[in-house]
This record gives sequence, C-alpha cells and structure tokens, in this order.
Amino acid sequence: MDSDQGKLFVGGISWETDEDKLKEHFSNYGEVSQAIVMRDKLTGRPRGFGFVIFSDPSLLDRVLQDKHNIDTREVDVKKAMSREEQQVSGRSGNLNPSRSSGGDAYNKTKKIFVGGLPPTLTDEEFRQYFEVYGPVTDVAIMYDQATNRPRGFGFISFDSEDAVDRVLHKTFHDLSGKQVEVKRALPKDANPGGAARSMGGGGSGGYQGYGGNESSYDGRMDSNRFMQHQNVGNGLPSYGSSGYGAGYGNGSNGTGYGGFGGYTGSAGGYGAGAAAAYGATSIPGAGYGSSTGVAQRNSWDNPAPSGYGSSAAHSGYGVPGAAPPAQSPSGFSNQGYGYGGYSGNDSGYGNQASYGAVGGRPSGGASNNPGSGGYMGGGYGDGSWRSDPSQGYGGGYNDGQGRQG
DNA sequence: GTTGAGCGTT
Repeated sequence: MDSDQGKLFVGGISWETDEDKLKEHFSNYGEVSQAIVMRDKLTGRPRGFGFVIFSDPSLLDRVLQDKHNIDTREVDVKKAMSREEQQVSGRSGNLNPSRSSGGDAYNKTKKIFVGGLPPTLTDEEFRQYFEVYGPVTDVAIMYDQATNRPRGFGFISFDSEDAVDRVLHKTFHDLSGKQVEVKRALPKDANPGGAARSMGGGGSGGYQGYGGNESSYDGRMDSNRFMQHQNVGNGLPSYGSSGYGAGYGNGSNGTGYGGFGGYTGSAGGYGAGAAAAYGATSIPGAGYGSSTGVAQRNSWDNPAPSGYGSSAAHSGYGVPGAAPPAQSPSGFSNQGYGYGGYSGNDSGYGNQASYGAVGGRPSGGASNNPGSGGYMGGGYGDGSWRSDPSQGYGGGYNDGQGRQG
C-alpha cells in the first residue's frame, strides 16, 4: 500500500490520451513521477484508463477534488486501489493487515526483479545501487537477444533475505534519476520448460471449462494474485509457500470429481506448486480427493513452520484398495488408477513435480474401451508472473476416458 | 471504452 500512495487511477480517458497527455495534465498539480495508459496487449488499443503517480502523495487530495478534462473528455479520477485491495472492496479502509507483522518469513526468495530500468544503465551501476541493501551475489540486466537492446528490466540476487526485505520495503527506487520498481523475482525454476505444456494446446480438447491457471476449483483464488500466507478462508489448508493443485476428473460415467489436493513444501528453496490429479473412475464414489499433504521432515536448519518443508506428499487414490502403491514418479499407471500428487524437494531450487495419472476405467481391466486410457498431463500452471512468487498453482486436468462411447 | 505491463541466467 505504501507504494501506492500518490497513485491515481484515471478512468474513462479518451483513446487519444497517451502517457504524455496524462502527465502533462496532472503536472499542473505537482511532479508526476509516472503516468501510464493501459493498452490491450495484443491490439495496442488503449483500454480507456491509466494511472498517474505523484511524487508527493499529499497532492492527491487536491487532485481528487477537481474535475478533470483531458482531450475533451471528462475523466474519472480516483485513488488507485492496489490489486490487493480491489477484491476487498467495501471495507472501510482497513484491509488485510496480514503482512508486515513479523515480516514475511515464508518468502525465501533472494532474488528481485527490477523493472523500469533506464536503457543506459550498466551492470556496475545496477549493482552499486542495490549493494547498499546487502551483499549482491548476482546481477543481470536483460537484453533482447535479437536486437541487443535493453529490455528494461533485470535481476539482482542477494546474499540474504534480509536484504531483499529491505529493498522491498519500498517498491520504487530511484536509480540514475529514474524510478525503477522492484518485486520479488519469479522463481524461474518453477517453470520447467517441458512440463508446462499440454493444458490448452493439446488438441484433444478434453477438458471443458477448466482452463487457465488462474481459474480454480472454487473460483476463490481467481484474481487474487497476491495470496500470501494469510487465511484464504476457503477451508483448505494454506501453507505459506505451498502450491495448490487441482485435479478434475472426468470419469466414464461422469462421477469423477477430482477435488483438490496436494501441496508441496520446499525445504530451503523455492517451493513451487505441485498438482495432484485424482482419478475419476467409473465406480461411483470411488474417486475422491482429499488434501493429504504429508510433512515428514523438518529437521534441517529450516525453521519449518507447520509442516512446511516436507519431503513428499501423496494423496488421493482414485480407487481405494485397488490403486497400485506406486511411489514411482512415473506418473502413469497402466491400469487406469489415478493417483496424483507426488512432490518432493529437499533442497535448493525445488522444482515442483506434478504427476498425475488417471485411467478412468473400471478396475480389472475389463474394459471394452481398449487403448483409450486417459492421460493426465502433469499440470502445472505457472502462477502468473504477477503473483507473489512464493506461490505456485497447479492445475491438473484430465480427461479420464478420452472419448467415451 | 473505468483497476496494471514488464520475468533471466548460471
């Protein structure tokens, strides 16, 4: 919220209005440090709103009292809500206190993303600026591979989490006279190329409706890109840096409802999501899901809170008693029993692992539907990059029978 | 036309 002081939402602006116009207009009140017009990513067409940030937040009061005309349009000016606040809309002022009490102990990322870098910035300057906050172990300014032009962002790795905390205490930093924005870097490791495929492109078109990694089993996570370790209020266990996986089954007679389950913890590293898929079977009621994360080891120096830092989680056998006790992370069970949710990472950069297999056929293989055993892609949705990087959402989708009948 | 873009290497 701190960082949003001095930030205005400007709605209803003309499509003619660009950043410069915005800035020009609001500069009448004081120094505008940033003006931005939101555009459609694909078409580039303005979406009709933007944001303005004043260097001096105290100017807002005056600005808010006036009516504003830009490009012959009367625009709507409001105090910008942070993305966190938006969903809470209503409550008078007092939103989640949550964080800042004890200080984000769960976030272990030592790397920050820095956006808005001046193109002229050098590695040295970049480093020097941030070294003030603590020992810097790595510096990376990103360049376009083809044009070799600065992409306007970079990364700083710190030696300690404390340094990161200090940096993040303020979202905006002055660097070479411009303002840059820092965020926790998304753990790149959480996005292993190759495991994220399927979902969507597949061509089989199996799942309907369950699309996108931000949709979720009950919709509650949707649009909440800032889920922290606060209570989510959905009755599901919420561990600090866990990822949730949701598996949806589609059994041959429609009974399969996967449910939810599987979380992964990480010991000293980035915990990324594990997705568990529950096999829906043709046996009514057989497929079920429950969240069965098992936390076993927490003995390192990792101050694992509440089962955090577990090594593995198994959960959700589709067919009680019939499922092979497969510990193997092969992810496929040949006879069509679903199991899902194995994940473990013990150290360092914990890659999430998500294995789900579902057959969706009655046990015993007495199936007249040979060869169409369902395949479940290990679902890992990369939490959007905007999310708090400690989160990983997994979405598991399976189309139990492929086509039935 | 009214609440946000940008995320990599070793």
